[in-house]
Amino acid sequence: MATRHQLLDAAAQLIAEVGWGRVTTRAVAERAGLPHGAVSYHFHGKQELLTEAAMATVEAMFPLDQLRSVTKLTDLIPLFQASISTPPDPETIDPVSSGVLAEAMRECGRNPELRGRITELLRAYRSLVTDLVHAEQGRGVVERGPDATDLATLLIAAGDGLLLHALLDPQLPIAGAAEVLLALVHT
Amino acid sequence: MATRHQLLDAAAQLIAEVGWGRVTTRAVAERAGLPHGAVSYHFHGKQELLTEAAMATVEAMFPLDQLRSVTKLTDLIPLFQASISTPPDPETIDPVSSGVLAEAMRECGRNPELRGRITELLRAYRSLVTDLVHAEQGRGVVERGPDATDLATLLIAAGDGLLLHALLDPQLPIAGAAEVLLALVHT
Amino acid sequence: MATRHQLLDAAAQLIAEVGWGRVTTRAVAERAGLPHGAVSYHFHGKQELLTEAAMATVEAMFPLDQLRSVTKLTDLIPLFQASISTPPDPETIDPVSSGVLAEAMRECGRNPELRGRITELLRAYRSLVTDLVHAEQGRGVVERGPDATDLATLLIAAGDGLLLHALLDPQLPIAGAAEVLLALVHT
Amino acid sequence: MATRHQLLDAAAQLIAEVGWGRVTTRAVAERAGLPHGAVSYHFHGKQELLTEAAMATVEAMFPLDQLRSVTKLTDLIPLFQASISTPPDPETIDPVSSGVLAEAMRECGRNPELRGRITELLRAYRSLVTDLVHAEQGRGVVERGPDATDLATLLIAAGDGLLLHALLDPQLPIAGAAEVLLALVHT
DNA sequence: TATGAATGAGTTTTCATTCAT
DNA sequence: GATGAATGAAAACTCATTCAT
Repeated sequence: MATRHQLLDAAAQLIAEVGWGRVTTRAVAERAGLPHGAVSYHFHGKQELLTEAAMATVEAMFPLDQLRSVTKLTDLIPLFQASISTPPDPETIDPVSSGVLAEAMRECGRNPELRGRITELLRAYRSLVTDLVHAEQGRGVVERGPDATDLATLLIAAGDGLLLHALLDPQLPIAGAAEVLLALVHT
Repeated sequence: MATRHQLLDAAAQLIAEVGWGRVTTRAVAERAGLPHGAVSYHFHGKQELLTEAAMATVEAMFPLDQLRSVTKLTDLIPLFQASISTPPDPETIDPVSSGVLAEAMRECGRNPELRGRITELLRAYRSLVTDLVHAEQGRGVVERGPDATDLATLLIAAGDGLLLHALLDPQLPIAGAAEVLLALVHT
Repeated sequence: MATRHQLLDAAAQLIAEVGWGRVTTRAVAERAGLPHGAVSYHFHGKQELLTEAAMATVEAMFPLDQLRSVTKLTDLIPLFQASISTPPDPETIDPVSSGVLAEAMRECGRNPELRGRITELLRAYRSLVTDLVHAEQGRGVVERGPDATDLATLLIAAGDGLLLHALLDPQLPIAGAAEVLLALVHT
Repeated sequence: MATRHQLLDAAAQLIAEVGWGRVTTRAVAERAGLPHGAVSYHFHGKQELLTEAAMATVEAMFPLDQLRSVTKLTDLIPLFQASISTPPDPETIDPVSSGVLAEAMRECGRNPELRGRITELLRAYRSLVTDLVHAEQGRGVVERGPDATDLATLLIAAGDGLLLHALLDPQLPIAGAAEVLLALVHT
């Protein structure tokens, strides 16, 4: 249903713009160019609308299917970058997806449904990266000292942290920091 | 003014608990055990109350004065840990301070006053850590390859990222990841 | 929309009764026998509600359409009387319409929207009366000495002034004064 | 007491500026450059403060003592003009005194104390003008046809009406209309 | 299936008044 | 005599949800 999709899109934009707790159903309908009644008609309530919108956005940021075919740690970068950048320029961070991610991570503590789905997704992602690190350590490309799980946790957390800081201070150059991390990790 | 302080405390707790956009002045007053009118009397409005509460909390997390006396990179860890952990157990992350930090970082995009104060604080912190990294590189304790600014940016972002993930999934062991980061950085 | 109309009616009554600045949306809703939310639903805010209510009342007091068919100055009297009196008795001044007029004239200084609409209406009315005076002077029915514009201004201002005084002191006999004015004007 | 006087002055200004119903005690104290507590200390409540302020202003507009020495109707004009104009330019209408008069006349309907004092003042004024008209009619200066009381009522009401219209539309030339009235009245 | 008018609970803010100092 | 911190009642406004059409 196109209507449903338009509402989810509008809701994701507004979560990023005004913050989860201040999104109103009226604003979502208006942004989507749809009548206000459409929200209640397609979703059980505001909570459901926002949860679905956030999950759709976050899932697009961690495309597990595509990640499964990655074999080199450095190949993660372009994939992740593509999912958080605005199409024409891969250097610009898309404020909607990164904003929704940050909002959703905070919202987890209050919304069990969302929490379950987000942590499940992140665990799958962490496990995938752990396997990747393990393989690269086996090949001698990545430092063998650190535990693969800890390293994967670090890589993901550092990525999110850089994202958050870039969102806060757009002038902050984070590309250098990301490269430093990869250089440190590789032998 | 004890009243003002009680309101700031209650507001910080609620920002972490329910999220910036859903804190109500009524709830703040109730939590502080004060009449509702006290909020309007002591603050110009909700925005001011929340901004002051968030800044007081975040400033306590980055105690620049104490940081100036630090000379070794590893000495940062206990200081940071102390500022974000609940007093009895330094291993537990205080959900209030870390929650407020996460909320404030998101709120920056909509609140210029907050944005100015937070970015100023983080820039001072980043500059301080950069100097520390530089000194440690001179002493040969830290890898000389990476640019000191990028390394400092990475360290802070990784710290915040780990904090955020720990907040999201309390069972996630982040201590190991933090140690891995330091081990990679040191020669 | 019957609801909207009921609110406008109730608002006009309350403007006259308690004064513009002390009308509350709650009281308007209650007077109209409607829920409180109806006010915000049908109007953008209190200001808009009161402005619309006042304009509807004042426009009914100066029925320009009907005035255009008037040819004799004395025919103005019954028309004006009809628009400000309570239906059964044409001698009694309706406290609502005259009260709203007085309140609206005062409010103009603080409400540019209202000011524009009221002054436009009064200018149209003044111009219409000026034409009428001019015609009557040509016919020799009205004193030819005074300037038609000044005379029209005087007639209207005197009418409003008598209205205001009658409102203040209901026992004051103003009918005699009104007749005196017309007698002086006519040759 | 100078303090009391300063409060009355400030209150009169604010009545004219924001309207009777929207004057706040805080604003009065601030305008007077006095502490907020001074209001409660010098007056029994807001109602008393505003009533006293309005009466002091209105009484200054109708200086009965000076009026008693007037013998010619035309001598009323400069006296009235002086009491409602701003000192340097007798042509400009003082928005404070005329605004307070208009507000007070409307407020009478809700404030019995004020109503008593205002109607008493206006009746005294009307009686004085009636006597004046009677004398002038005896001297043959004023048209003998109309009843003196009705003529006095008309004169006062027309004056107030012109004042009100000038307040509403400052560009409206009312001097001509006033002269026309006097010309009509005189033989 | 789809709409938008209607509702009322809940939010922020204002403010006269009280009262301890 | 004088002050201003404190209070709570009441105001305007927002908004998710319901429901008749």
